[in-house]
Amino acid sequence: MRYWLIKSEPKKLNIDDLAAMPTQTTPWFGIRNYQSRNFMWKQMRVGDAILFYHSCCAEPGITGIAKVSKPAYPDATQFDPNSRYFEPKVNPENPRWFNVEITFVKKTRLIPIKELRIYPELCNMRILRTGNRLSITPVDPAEWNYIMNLI
DNA sequence: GCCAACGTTGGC
DNA sequence: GCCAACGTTGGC
Repeated sequence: MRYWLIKSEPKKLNIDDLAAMPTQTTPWFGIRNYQSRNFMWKQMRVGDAILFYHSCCAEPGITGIAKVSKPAYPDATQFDPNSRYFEPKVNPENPRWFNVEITFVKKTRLIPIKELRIYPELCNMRILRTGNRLSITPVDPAEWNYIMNLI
């Protein structure tokens, strides 16, 4: 089993929105970055654990835990002309973008990015690097365990 | 709103 | 295939 961190803008989808969904599950659609796509497509497995992170907001930080509940399949929004993620050049026989589905597990206390920066044990996390724009990043098991003890 | 980082695009 | 320009992300 692997560990991940995924960013979400709380204005678009926050941890409470996910918890309030009928099945507490959503496809993680709209990812248009090859590295993030490849993580979902090639590496994520059902049962992998996810840190749910709020970005682009007043208090960026970890706010909850989710899990991978369905393996990657073609992202439907790439074929949908009404979607902002529509990609006219992509042929349905040869999809370019994929998404897994994720399911809510629990909320945590907010662990702000400012706090994460304090701990030397977490200093290698991708999320803490300036300019890091990857919306899906692997989390080291040691980092995961450390964070579980902060909750 | 600023700015650093970096992925993507497109001309050559 | 190189690389400059451009666009986007995201913390501050």
